[in-house]
Amino acid sequence: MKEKKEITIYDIAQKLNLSSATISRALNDNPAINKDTRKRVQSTAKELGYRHNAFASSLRKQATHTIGVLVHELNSNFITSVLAGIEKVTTAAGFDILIAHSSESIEKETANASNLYHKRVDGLIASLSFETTNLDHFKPYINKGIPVVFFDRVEENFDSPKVIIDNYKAGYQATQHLIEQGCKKIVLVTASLKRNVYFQRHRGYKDALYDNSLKEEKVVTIKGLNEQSGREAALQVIKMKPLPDGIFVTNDFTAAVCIQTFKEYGIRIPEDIAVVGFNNDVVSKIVEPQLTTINYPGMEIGENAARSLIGHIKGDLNMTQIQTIIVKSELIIRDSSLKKKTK
Amino acid sequence: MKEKKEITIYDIAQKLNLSSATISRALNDNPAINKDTRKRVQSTAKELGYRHNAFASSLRKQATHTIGVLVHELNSNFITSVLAGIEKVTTAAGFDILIAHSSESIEKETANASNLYHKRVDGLIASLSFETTNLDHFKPYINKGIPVVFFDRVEENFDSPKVIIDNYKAGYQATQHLIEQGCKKIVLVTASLKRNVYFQRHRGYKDALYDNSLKEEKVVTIKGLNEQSGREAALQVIKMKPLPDGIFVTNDFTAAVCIQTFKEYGIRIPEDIAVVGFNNDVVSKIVEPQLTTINYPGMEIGENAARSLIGHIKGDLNMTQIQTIIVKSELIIRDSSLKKKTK
DNA sequence: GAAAATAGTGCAACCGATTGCATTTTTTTT
DNA sequence: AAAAAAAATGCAATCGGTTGCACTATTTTC
Repeated sequence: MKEKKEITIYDIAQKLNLSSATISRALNDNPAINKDTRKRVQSTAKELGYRHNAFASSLRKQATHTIGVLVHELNSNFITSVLAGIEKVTTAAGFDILIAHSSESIEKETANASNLYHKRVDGLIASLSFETTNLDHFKPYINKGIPVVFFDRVEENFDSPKVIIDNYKAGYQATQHLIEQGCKKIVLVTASLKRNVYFQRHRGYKDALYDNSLKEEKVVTIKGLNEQSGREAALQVIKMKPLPDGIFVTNDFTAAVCIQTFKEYGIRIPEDIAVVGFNNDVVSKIVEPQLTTINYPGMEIGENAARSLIGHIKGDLNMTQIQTIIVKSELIIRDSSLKKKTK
Repeated sequence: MKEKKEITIYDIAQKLNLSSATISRALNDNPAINKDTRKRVQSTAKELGYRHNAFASSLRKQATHTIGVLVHELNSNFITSVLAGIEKVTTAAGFDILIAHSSESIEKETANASNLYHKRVDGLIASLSFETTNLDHFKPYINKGIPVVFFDRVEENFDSPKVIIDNYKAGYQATQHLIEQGCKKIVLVTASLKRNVYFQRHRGYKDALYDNSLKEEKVVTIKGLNEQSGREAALQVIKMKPLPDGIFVTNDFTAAVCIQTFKEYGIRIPEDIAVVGFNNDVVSKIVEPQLTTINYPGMEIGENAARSLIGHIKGDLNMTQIQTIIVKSELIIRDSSLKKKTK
């Protein structure tokens, strides 16, 4: 009962006394085929339990109708929203997606890029790992004309479409907000400045300070987005003399860990230190006090990336003109930064 | 420069004056091929930029070396750990994985199951959505002899291997712990009792109460694992008269939202209400007070599920005998439940 | 009513890797 | 040095769907 023979178009053809070509066309709703024939074929297919053989099809058509998605991590709200956005668009367009994640490791990123390449995805959507600066592993795609769209973590001088937010502006806003709350010594806690997103947020931070005649502080760099890194960062801040009165943490989870650590040391939030995070992750509403943060609309990022990629795959000229899509982000003010109760 | 012709084994064959059969064997490290020839073929393949055509191969071999992973959601710590565990094992065994998530929707689950089936995965690892009780969408797999392994959210009377924890025991432990902390009125906040995991935890909860001569309270049921559901649950608890002195929430994020809501209403944790969660998610350490919870070892679940599945695919008899694997879980005590300071 | 246009189907050659079996080459045995 | 055994390679069919082109049947046009 298991191991039943697989039904093919030839079986359908035989049963209906038609050629396999007709079956193939009928199943693909080819208008050249008579409507009645089409109906008959499709119902017979269902009846026999036929399943389309994607290999045979891809082999012949030289296209997989599959899009690769290469992300740096899976375990964040932001990324899952992006995936949801991508899925929404790709599903509607009849593409399947293959998800791979690199755990912030350049080795895994390279391996995944290569793997998806060999799987012959029709296009790729990618967000780079922390330290990726060399994009050679995407060269095979470019050389073969397979479109690649980057989002969030991108390499700015690499000539591929990108979907991002204005990280500079977001960094500026976050810092400006802290300044407006009366902060004089604002420390930036961030991941590797090699990565565009952190680099730009840093620039925004610096310029906001400069424009308000405040001086820059030593940047605290974290190695990862896990709990331990967050704790280490917080401890570094605590050791500073004098204690900063504001910190801008470029990641909500890290910010939450910082707040928690500060509290353990008797530092009050926001009275002693005001905190602004980044991403509007779910933790930003769990931590106490709730975290002021930058809303990073993952769903829209994903939708735009997918739309752009599909446009490129289909050679849509409107799309191929666009190099960079900037999605709107915004500051969400909560208690962690509100020194001045504007109530 | 783009659109270069794809290199095939025939190109390599021609260049080396060999047959395509030899090339194919050489690339697959077939021992029948002379070692030197093998080396020559492999280096020529690299040189020419050959890439293996998985479609042609799968078409011929009738096997994809791909495993489908169907999860209810992506955005939890637990699930990403499971994925990491699966990935570890499958990668080592040379299988690729296809991830699909159903967002707790039975429709999407059905669609995904069907999609992965048509993609001809060699096996499937799945965790069911909230309300899935009808498993007909897995029938095609069973009928065709494609192994399916369930984890976490399973259907107990469905005859397929399962990897789970002892949810009954965990529920009992959590409740027993609250009782030991002096709680007399313990409320259970949980998702649909139709789902095995919640059903078993509920049983454990009930039995612990019974064994301690406490009476059962009305169960608060949440509709989803999002913030809003958590809030609604907390408000229901708050309305209870008298107020419970302990709650067992079968999901950490929901527990965190509850704690937060309680605090807004001036309810002290754990003094007024002691709280125990479930999963040991990262939020359990962010929320204040930190959450007592059940550690649910995702990585191990994933590894076991993958190992079991691959065993079934390969027809390994040791594996095909095993019906259910129960992985160890444990209670982690933190401040949210510690009424008695045992310091 | 014949010619032309249109609709509907079929033929057969792909796509590229795999593999049972046959054949050739090399090595070992006697 | 011939026979036997072992090693290396080749032949050719196969997996199943797609598609350019050819062909037949039906409609339309004049």
